[in-house]
Parts: sequence; C-alpha cells; structure tokens
Amino acid sequence: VDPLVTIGEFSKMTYLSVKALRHYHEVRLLEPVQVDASSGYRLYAVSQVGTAQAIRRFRELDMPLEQVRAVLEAPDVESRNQAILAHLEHMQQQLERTQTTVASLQELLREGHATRAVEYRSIDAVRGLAVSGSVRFDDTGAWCTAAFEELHAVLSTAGSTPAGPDGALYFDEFFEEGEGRVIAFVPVTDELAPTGRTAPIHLAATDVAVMIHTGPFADLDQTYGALGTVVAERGIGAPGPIREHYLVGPGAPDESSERTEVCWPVISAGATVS
Amino acid sequence: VDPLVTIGEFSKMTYLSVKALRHYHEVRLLEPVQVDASSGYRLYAVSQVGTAQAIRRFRELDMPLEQVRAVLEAPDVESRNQAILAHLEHMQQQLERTQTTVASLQELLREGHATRAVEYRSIDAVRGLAVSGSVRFDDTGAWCTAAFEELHAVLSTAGSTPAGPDGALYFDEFFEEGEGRVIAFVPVTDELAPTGRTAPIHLAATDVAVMIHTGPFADLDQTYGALGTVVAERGIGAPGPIREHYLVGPGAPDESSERTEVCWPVISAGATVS
DNA sequence: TTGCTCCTCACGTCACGTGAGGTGGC
DNA sequence: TTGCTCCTCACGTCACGTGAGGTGGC
Repeated sequence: VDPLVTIGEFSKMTYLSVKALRHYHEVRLLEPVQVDASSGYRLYAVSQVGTAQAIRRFRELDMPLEQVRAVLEAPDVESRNQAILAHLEHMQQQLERTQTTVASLQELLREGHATRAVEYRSIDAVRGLAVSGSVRFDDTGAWCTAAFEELHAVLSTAGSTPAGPDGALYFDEFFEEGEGRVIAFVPVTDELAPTGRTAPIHLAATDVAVMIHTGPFADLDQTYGALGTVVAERGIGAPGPIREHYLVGPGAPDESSERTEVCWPVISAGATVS
Repeated sequence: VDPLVTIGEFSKMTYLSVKALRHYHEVRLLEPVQVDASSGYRLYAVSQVGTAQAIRRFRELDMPLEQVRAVLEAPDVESRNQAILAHLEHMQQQLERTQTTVASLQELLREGHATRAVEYRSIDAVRGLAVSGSVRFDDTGAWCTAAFEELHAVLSTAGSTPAGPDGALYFDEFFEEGEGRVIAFVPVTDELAPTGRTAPIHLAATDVAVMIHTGPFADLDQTYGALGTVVAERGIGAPGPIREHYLVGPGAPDESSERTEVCWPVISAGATVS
C-alpha cells in the first residue's frame, strides 16, 4: 500500500518542479524508488512525499542542498534539530544585516556629506593579547564579538586589565578578496601566557591618518570612503593593514553613541597635525 | 581635485572585492575613469566611491545587477526611489514567505499526520467571470489577491453577486515547470461583458476527489500530498487542472479559520460518496 | 633581484531552467 | 495517427570566485 507515481504526479503532490526533481535524482538527494529499465521513467513512492516537501521547505529558506542532505541524513532528531537551528540562526543574522542596510540606505542616498576631521598621528608600538584568523567579510561582526569576549575573559582570569581600548587590524586581502587575516587585540602591559586562541602580540609603531566614526558599524563604509579620499588627495597612502580602535563599542545603550577610530596607514613624513 | 586610485585602494574605500570591481567593469556597471594603455591598470576616481558603495548596499539586499543599473541610471530621484521601493516590497514579500515557512516547519517535521476525509464529487458545469494568466509559483498569492479583487470590483459595478465561492484552476505546467496557466474565477449566473482582464468563462462538468484544507495557504502542500496519495492508492487519477475553492478566504480574522477545498481530477467511474 | 600590485584568460560554482530532439503506450 | 508524458543531452544563467601564468615599476 505504497503506490508508485510518475514524476508529473509527484510534482503536483510536492510542489517541486519536474526539473528540480530530476536534479535531486542526479545529485542523489531524493531518488525515485524505481526507474523503468526500458523507458527510463522515474517512479516515486507516495511515502516519499513528506521528504520531498521537507526539501522544498528548506530550499525556500535558501538552505544549500548539501545542508539539506545533512539534515535528512541526520542520525537522530537531536542532531537534525541542531542543523535546522544553525540554519535559522544564519538566516536571522542575514535578516539583521538586511534591516541595517535598509535603514542606512536613506543616509547613503542623501546628498552632501559633512566633511569630517582627519588627524595624523604616530602610533607607538603596542604590546597586547590577540586573536587572529582568516575572516570572511560578512562574518566580521560575529567573529570580533567572539574574539573580544575570549580576550577579556582571559584577561580577567589572569587578573589583568586592558591598557587601552580594543582594536583590530584588517589586512588588504580581507577587503580585496572578501576574506583575509584579521587580528583582534587588547593592549596589555603584563606578560600573559597564550590561552585558547589568544596569544601575546607586539605591534610596531606606525603612522596613520585617523577619522572617528560615530554610529553603528553598518555605516563604517562611509568613513572608509571619506578617509580614503583624504589620503588619496594628499597622495600619502602607505602599505599596511587598516586599524580600528573601538572607543565606544556596541555595548552602549544606543547605537548612535558608538565611536570607532579608523586608522589608515600613511607615509611617515606626514606626521603632522592638520 | 578628484584623485585617481588603484583598484586595491578603491576596494578598501568601498568594501567591494577586486574581483567584484573587475566584474562590474566588464558588465559596464561601474567603469574606472581611466585604464592605463600599456599596463591595463584600472584607475578609479575617488568621486566614484559613493556610487560604488550604493552598488554594494543594493547587492547586500540581493538586488540583481540589472536592477541596480536601472536605479543608478534613473533619470530623476522620483523614478529612482520607485525602483528602490519596488525592490523593498519584493524583499518584504520574501520575508513573509520565509516566516510562514519557518512557522510551519515544526508542523512538517512532526510525526503522524491525521488521515483526512476525502469526498468524491461530480461538479456540474459552472458559468463565471474569470481572470487567467501565466503565473509563477512564488507569485501565486499576490496574483490571486489582485485577480479576485478585480473580479469582485467588476461584479459589484455590474450590480451582480457571486453564485458561489471564489475558485481557481491550476494547470499541470504550473506545478511541473514552476510557472503556468492559472484561472481565477467567480461563479455568476448573469451574463457579463468582458472588462479589463476579466472575461466570461464556462467550466465543463468534472469528477474530482475533494479534501478540505483548514489553515493558511503556506500549509496547502500537506493537503496536496495527502489527497494525491489517496488518488494514487485508488489509481483513479485523471488528466486536467487541479481546482481550488476558497470557502473561507484570507480575509478571516485568524488564519486557522481559512478553509480551502482542493479538487483533484479523477476518472468518472469513481463518482460515489465515500 | 625580490616583492608587490596589478593584469588577462579559462574554468568552476550553485541550483536549477531552457530548449532540442527523441521515445513509448494509449 | 495524433497527443501526451516522459526521457536525455548540451548549454545557459547569475554574480562572481579560483587559480594559472604573466607583466611593470620601485
């Protein structure tokens, strides 16, 4: 009592297109229980309808086929639910990004941006505790949050306190290829042993042009554009990572009070105050 | 005072990857103001940063490049805003679909679905007023809403009233190819002249298996699966479009009171009551 | 000379969609 | 015989990403 149906009937029962069903067969995600040897006709069992509908639901949520496969092949309910939750969290993140993007579109399309102050500064060498890794552009927020959490946890466990605001280095490939080395650091004067992902770091002195960004990170590109423009106008750009200092981080009561220093490397001759 | 920068510098100022910038050049969405004749180096003007950042924002919202181009090339602020709003509406729709999908995932993954009653029925020929068109599966909700709105407007203008619940026919290609003919109709006894997209229609008598779906349209696939299964078990399927009758439409105070009749064509010998 | 930044192909990715051309059973 | 449903290639789509292999100026 598990009748077989043709691909067309199965399509109507599952809301999956015939092309999609053939594709799922080809990649062995959902295989017909029987294929006619002479005609090649695919025959599906009606008991496959549930699985097929689940696939369609997951695809509606833009879950990649490989992840759908993982969910379907999960050995138990536990791990299956975990896979689903992981995807929902991912969607939630994307949703938040979308909302901040929409919110800041108006800002972007408004004419006339106020010119913002640029300061030239020689930054001394800094000792600190750092976490570094290869980070994808879109994951930066989550990665940094986790990194600074870990760093501060290690600091407080060691009974040490930060000697300055949190900071991070972003290397060129991070921007130019959408993924690259990022180093999150907290300045400390004490010597600390490596723990977990954290390790001591020594940052060399450097000359930079600095602009302060006020507001949420979603609008940071505005400051990058403005600061990069100033550096280009003066023709004083120098190689090296871009550095950010989080003077007032996202822990603040409202976003608009967040303050981030963006430091763009420049040639040392420009070490004057504008 | 509009300095030129290399693609690497421009990448950092705009958060666009070098590969993306080269792609935008190739498709002429964002062209460098100058290309070095001997080396092929692209040189961008810093005044292009704003446009580039706008492109990135739109792409974050998954706006297709051609639509981004349309927005950027819009002759005036008016039409530009309209293009943006159209996209935001589209996103809003998708968001709603996502939410209903998430909500009904639990339902889907629960074991054991109650068996639901199937009735076999001979439907008489019906006269009506109809709107028909080629509809994409994902646009069905919006299309039907608009169609029935138009149909009821024409009816009330003509001083006529429906002779039965709203209904629609969905032809095989609609399911099997993800886009196909849909006919939305309202039964009427009066003769009405075609107006706008509406036209009189005459539906032939047909034999069907009927299952009543209770709840939102997002879960209709469950009923299709259950009804299709019954038809396949009996081996009584017949060619022809699937028909839905909207006994209680989405106008109701809460979704769970919505009632939809799904009518699956069967061979006429089965015209008995179960 | 070594590094660095940039370049151009050619091909890959993902999840199907789009025809073209053909078969088998009522 | 005509229609209908199904089949298999081969190629297209979209927005880039992935190397491979190479160039030019400090």
